[in-house]
Amino acid sequence: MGLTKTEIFTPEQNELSTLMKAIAHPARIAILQQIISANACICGDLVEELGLAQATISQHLKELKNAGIIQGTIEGVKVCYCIEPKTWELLKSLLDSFLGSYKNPASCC
Amino acid sequence: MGLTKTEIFTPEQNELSTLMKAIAHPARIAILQQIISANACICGDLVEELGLAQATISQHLKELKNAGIIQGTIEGVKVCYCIEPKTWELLKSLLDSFLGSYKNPASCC
DNA sequence: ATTTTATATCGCAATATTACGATTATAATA
DNA sequence: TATTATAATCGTAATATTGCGATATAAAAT
Repeated sequence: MGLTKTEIFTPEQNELSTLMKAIAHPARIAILQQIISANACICGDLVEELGLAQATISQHLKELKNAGIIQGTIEGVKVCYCIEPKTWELLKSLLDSFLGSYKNPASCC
Repeated sequence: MGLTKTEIFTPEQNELSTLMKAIAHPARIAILQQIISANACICGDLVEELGLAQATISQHLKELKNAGIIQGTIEGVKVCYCIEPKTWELLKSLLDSFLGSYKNPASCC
């Protein structure tokens, strides 16, 4: 096996898990934090900021882009990455309703 | 390689990614939703609810338990699972500050 | 046109994840 | 005590992820 059974779950469950999976890596969290704190966007500074090889950073950026979380614009030789607002909002609302669906229980097991 | 370089990241980045990773699977999202909607807790009903083998469900439950997201109590032959409020709150606040750190930009690339 | 700079992709090795059947452990029941 | 019900663990196969060196691509500068 080794293959997630996507068919048996709802689109929402699959979508949320895909988005979370894209973020659920310390390097990608660090990349996103950098992109956010650099306000507008950055490029290959990430390779220096984090201690990872250029190929590795590029691969992580690709995954974030595939998930629709970031967006890259070519600026001459460099590529400028920034957050994709729509996906970010989507993730926020999906997570909000998921995490918010749990109300501290009166009693449990 | 194939081994995440945990050392080069902050504890927060590692913690958040660990928690998200534990949740970032449609089966585990479904399991958590079941646990939440069953209000108190459930046990092996999950095997019937979702269309996965008993061993698979048990493994997912173990991962959620290892991450500290759920808690299991033995009740005779059955085991009752429920949300671990502290971890849930932690995740909520970590995600809140992470997702909230991005403010829709005036301009980007 | 050649060189330089920045980024993407390829190919690979190590490790992790996913799913499941089979088996084991444990507690309740007969 | 033997049986039954429930859940955990073992072992295994298939696939995915992580990280990197090497190479390719593309735009800018010389």
